[in-house]
Amino acid sequence: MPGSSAGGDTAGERGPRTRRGRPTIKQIAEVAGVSRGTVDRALNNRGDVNESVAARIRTIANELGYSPHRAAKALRLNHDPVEIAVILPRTSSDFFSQIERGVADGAGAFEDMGIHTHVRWFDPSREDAFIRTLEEAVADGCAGIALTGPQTPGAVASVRTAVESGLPVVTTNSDLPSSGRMAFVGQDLYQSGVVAAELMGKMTRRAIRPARLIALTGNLTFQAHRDRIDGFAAGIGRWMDGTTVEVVEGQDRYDGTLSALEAIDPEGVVGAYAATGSIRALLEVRERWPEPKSVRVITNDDLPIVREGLLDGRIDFTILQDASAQGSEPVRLLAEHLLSGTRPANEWVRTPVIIAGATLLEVPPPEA
Amino acid sequence: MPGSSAGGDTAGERGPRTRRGRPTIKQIAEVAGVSRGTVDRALNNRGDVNESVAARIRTIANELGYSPHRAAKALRLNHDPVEIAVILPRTSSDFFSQIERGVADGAGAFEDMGIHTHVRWFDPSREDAFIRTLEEAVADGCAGIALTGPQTPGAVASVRTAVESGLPVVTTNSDLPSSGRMAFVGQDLYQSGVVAAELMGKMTRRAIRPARLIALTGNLTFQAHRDRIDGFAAGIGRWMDGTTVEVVEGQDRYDGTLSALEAIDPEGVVGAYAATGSIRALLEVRERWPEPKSVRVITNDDLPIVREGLLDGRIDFTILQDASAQGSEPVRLLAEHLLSGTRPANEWVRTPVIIAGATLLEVPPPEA
DNA sequence: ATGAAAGCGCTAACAT
DNA sequence: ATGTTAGCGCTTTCAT
Repeated sequence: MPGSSAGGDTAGERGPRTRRGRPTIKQIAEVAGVSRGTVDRALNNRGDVNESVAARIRTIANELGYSPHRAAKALRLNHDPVEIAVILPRTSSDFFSQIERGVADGAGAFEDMGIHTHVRWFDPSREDAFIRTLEEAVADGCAGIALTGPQTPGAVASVRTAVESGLPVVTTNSDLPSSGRMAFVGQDLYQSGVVAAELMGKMTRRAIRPARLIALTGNLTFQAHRDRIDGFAAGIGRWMDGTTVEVVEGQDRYDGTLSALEAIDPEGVVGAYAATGSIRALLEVRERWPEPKSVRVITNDDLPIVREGLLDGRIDFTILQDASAQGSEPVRLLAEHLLSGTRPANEWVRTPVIIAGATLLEVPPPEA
Repeated sequence: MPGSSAGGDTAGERGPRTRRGRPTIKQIAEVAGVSRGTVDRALNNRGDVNESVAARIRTIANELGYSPHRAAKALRLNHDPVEIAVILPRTSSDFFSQIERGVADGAGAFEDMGIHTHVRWFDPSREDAFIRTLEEAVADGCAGIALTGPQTPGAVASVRTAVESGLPVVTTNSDLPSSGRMAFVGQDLYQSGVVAAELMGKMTRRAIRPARLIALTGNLTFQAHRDRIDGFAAGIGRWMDGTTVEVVEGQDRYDGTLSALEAIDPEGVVGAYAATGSIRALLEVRERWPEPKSVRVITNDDLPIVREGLLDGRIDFTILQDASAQGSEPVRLLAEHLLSGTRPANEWVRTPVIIAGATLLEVPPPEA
């Protein structure tokens, strides 16, 4: 049986080139003429190893194409398990609970690998809650962090501090670009706007031209709000002639949205895209327009008001993010990094832009 | 050191309830007063163990809530690795190459777990090619099988034989329901038809009633073809009044589709849904209708002709399956089963119904 | 039928 | 600075 594993004797011989399968630390040690312990220290920068020896070891490891064996590392980790901290804002919508379920999904695969996951919530309305939570996680000795943090200089700075102390950090849902994080997992908001535009365009094609479209958002000074609107405008420009897009800023509040929309002349409006903002206000105002039924509505996310609107036909489609992936992917990336030292090929791991209509309602809400 | 693992002494003491972390085989052995080897044999039905002892061991394992440690099992598997066979039809479209890429993705996570994956292709036009490929895989000693097979009694029978010999089998993309397979990974075709109907309905809303819709398919005697059409008809019934759906069977061939469509009176046709069948024929016939531009078109899958049509506007939307998931999920399910003995909670693992428009084209084709 | 021991690859504690 | 050893949980000879 030439396939059998040949564990025992062989005293080193067994043919010169019989490098069996994946190279191991033991093999590197043999080639370098040092002990396994030294190889381990060299390859993992644990210090206490002569630099020239370390360099030689690294060279050999490279030539052999060494990469650590995840199962072995995992089994060893089981010794004293390690924690991945997940830091999320406690918002009123349940979007982040969906992400939390994704986290649990992703974490399951690594429980037995000695990698545990711990979700820590912070109150986004309190100034430094995020920073404190982050510092707590670091102080508790976590081995990696996935987070959704506020876009403030303070937050960026503390993430940077964590990164510089050697911790792998992955942002999810919204990014902190200059924080040094290893990766960002989230949707391309511009693209989601383009998709909304294509839907809107193809739904309103038979309308009389020139036609008008409303794009509702919170506040264009926020880049994230801008992106969807920009994508929508660009998409409409590409898909339709004789159609104008009017942007309405509602500051994400019900009354602000209401008054801003009431100021609009409904004549010729064939559709409204709620990038962000009060969907309830939009639906109410639309009801008072002369021909509500002929105004198509596209929203974002899977909120109760959206399901309600999809059900009774006031909303046509909603654009979703893959919340589950935004929970599981960061955990996966961090765990893989801890086990094999790998980094994602792209810093930005895009989650899909999902078009959902009323058929969404036939599927039970997230995770049934 | 109360934390240290206490291999030797302790003679049972160390405080009565100090069951550290997850129960291990060693613990079960201690409690049962037998050796680890015996526990292993009992728990894995390897024979050579007194039935009464085995029963007691199983009871204890249950009480302790034992489940095997995946990292440890993986490390051991590394000893003599194990193979998952993936059996796919070699068709002309590249749909199954997309699945193949998904397989590679899924397999990556288990390479280091001593679980390798090997894709075997068969020629779907040859009568018993599938069965032969399956038997080869079994003869080669694979430890689990993911497959897409033909819906023939012979195929079902040989899958059943493999299952009965103790091999875990997962079907993907299309199911073999009564084959005894552990799970099926694939789309809900009926639901995909409903989604197509919702899109079609919302795109043609402003058309004059009564309006007519064409639903193109291959052959209604195939359940898979039927499902999409049924979903489409049901969805149209739900979303639109005064609209009729006419089913056209094109036998999935270009000329058959062409002549069947040419027999149709185009008057009042506002949309066409190509569930299956020759999309090229549909687009050609539509071009000769009096008002091509006012006939909305929805197709399935991501084929070259579909991309072409989306780009120049002859096709509005296409409904996709998540090919990548149909490759990676079966592998994941089988690998998890081999490592921890788990089975999926649901026999049917549904892959999402994805609505894609021209924006799809901005994203590079599968796996760039 | 059962027990004992070795080993998968890696790492931390303990020598030297 | 480097080597040695034990052990993570499981399986598999090889004894008994």
